[in-house]
This record gives sequence, structure tokens and C-alpha cells, in this order.
Amino acid sequence: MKSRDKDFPGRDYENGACVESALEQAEALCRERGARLTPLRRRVLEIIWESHAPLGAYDVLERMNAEGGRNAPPTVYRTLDFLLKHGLIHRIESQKSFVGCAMSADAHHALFFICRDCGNVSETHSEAIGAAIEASATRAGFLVETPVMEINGRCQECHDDE
Amino acid sequence: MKSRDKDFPGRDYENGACVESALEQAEALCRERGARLTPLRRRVLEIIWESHAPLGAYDVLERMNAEGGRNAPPTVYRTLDFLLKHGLIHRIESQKSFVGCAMSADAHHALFFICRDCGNVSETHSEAIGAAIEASATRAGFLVETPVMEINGRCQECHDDE
DNA sequence: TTCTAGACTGTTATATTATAACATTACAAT
DNA sequence: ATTGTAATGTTATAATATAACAGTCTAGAA
Repeated sequence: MKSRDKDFPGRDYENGACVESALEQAEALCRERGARLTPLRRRVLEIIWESHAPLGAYDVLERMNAEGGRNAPPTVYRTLDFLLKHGLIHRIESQKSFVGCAMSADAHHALFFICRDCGNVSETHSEAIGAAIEASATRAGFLVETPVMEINGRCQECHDDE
Repeated sequence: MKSRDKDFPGRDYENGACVESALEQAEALCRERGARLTPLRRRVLEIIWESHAPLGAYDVLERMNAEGGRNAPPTVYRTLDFLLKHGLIHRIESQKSFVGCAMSADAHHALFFICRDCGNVSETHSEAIGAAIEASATRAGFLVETPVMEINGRCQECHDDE
């Protein structure tokens, strides 16, 4: 296998460990805040982390119900709202889908690289971009609250394939 | 009325002139490319430009049918696709809505400031942000194609109100 | 001019995404 | 034990978007 830039998750990457660590972090964070990471919420977060590519709400629902569950859309949307509110997941606007937050502890403005071939998403946080946006906003008299930055393109692995 | 930063369109701004100029530009651009700006397409573009805030597809449809039209959703979506393809409008992902492109001639990566109070959108193009994103992408081995950059927040006018 | 291929538009039906509204259950703090 | 609130269940429906096919228009070839 070719050497790949580690900033982007490989297509065939398997992430048992990263799921567990994400769940542990989530539990710690919720405990700290007095928020309740119920079994339902924990399970949804797990489902989302089990996928590298972002999942649509109905994909999550399907997985929730895979072993006989009978959950309905409002349940999944409410659960996603909880996870979003606590910064445990992000919504990828350009794809109507949801992905685990890689840096849930600190409030941050995330930048996503989204590969159009493999669908994988890589979350980063760049001071330079944040500063450039703030500068541009200040010039426009604009107060930044929630930036949406989703860079669609191709990851190295997929680009190498041609 | 207070002095406002001119980079952001005022909430009570009226824009007959800017609609006409946008339509003229669109016609020139289509003529140049051999694309057909049909009455339907021209009308949809006009409807979009008549609104400062972005319009949803069904808002556009409603306006198209206001004087007795009987258009159906596929018509408006196809028309929006044409306008998008030619860079005459943008889709605001975080709002599922469409807005006129202020710089349709040149291929550019647009940055939007979207006011959560008045709903107005201001399009800009920043070299600094583009460069920062390219730098970050290069580091991740990522090839940028279509960035989505939508900064939600409050415009000066709405922020001044408190 | 007439013909024709492709572009454009019309129409019906349906898929996909998301939420409203109200009922029930579980939990934590008295 | 009681009770108020948070969480979940349930039914229905709203809002957004597209598939598939039919009909029409238009620019260029013959």
C-alpha cells in the first residue's frame, strides 16, 4: 500500500479503537456537564462513529432498527439534536448527513474535507482560516457565529487512483 | 438612519437596478456560451434576484405560479440546476435555498455571510481565505473542488439593534 | 422549406428529509 | 411515595427533491 498522508482517513481504515475512545470521551463530557448520555443516545453516537463516511438520519435509523428495533424518525432526529447540541457530532450541510466530532471537548470552528469518491470526511481546525474569516467578517461588519466550511473534493488516496 | 457598512446589503434596501443589471449580465453570459436563457429561466433568475434573502425552491415555485401559472416542482428544480450550472445562482446549503450570484462571470469560490436575523446574504471572495484553505488542503493531501463556505451570524445592522 | 435530433418543458407519481403534536415512560429530587 | 421534568414512543404530515415518461420547441441539416 502506498504511503498516505495521515491527515486523511484511508478508505479501508478500520476504527474500533477510535469508536471506543470517542464514546469514552462523550461519556466524560456528558458527566461533566450533567447531561444524560442515555443508551439510545450512546447507541446513535456509536452508529455514527462506526461509519467513516457521514450517515444520513435515515441511515442511522435503519441501523438502529437492524436488530428488530421499531424507532421512528422523530426519535433519531431528537437524538441527533442532542448530540449536535453537545458538540458530539457535526452535521454536514452539503450532504444532509452527520459525522462524529473529532474534537468534541473544545468549542471550535470545524473545517471538513469531504471526498466525493470514497465519501470519507476529515475534520480539521485551522487558525489561519479562522483568522482570515474573522478579518473578512470584520470588514463587512459581520459577527461570526456558526461558520459552515465544507470543502468538497478528492482525498489523496482516491486522487492517486485516477 | 445610522451609517452602515456598505459591504452588507441593508435590510430595507430596494434593488430594482441590481436585478436588471444581473439579468443583463446573465443574458450576455449565456449568449457568449451559447446557452439558452429562456423566458422561464430568465423569470426564475429574476424572482431570485428580487429577493435579498435566499429563496427556497418552493418559494420560487409559488412566485412563478402567483399569476396563474401551473408549474410543478421538477420545472423549478431543473431551472435552478441550469442557473447553478452556469454560475448564475448559488445554493446556500445550510438553508436549502438559492441566491443570485453577484460575480457570475468569473469562476470563484464564494464565501457567504448569512444574517440569522434579517436573513440577508452577502457574497464575497477572499484571496486570503482561499489561500488558507488551499494550504490546509495540501497538508492533508486533498484536492479542493467545490468549497462550501457559509458564515452564519449577524449583520451589523441587526447587531446594532440588539 | 421540411425534417429531425436534441434541448426544453409538462405532468404524474413518488422518494427523501424533517418536524408537529400529543401520549407514555423513566428518573431525580424532594 | 409524589411529583415535576426530561426522555422516549407514536401517528401523522410537512418540506424538499427526483424519477420517469410525454409532449413541444428550436436550430441546423438536407
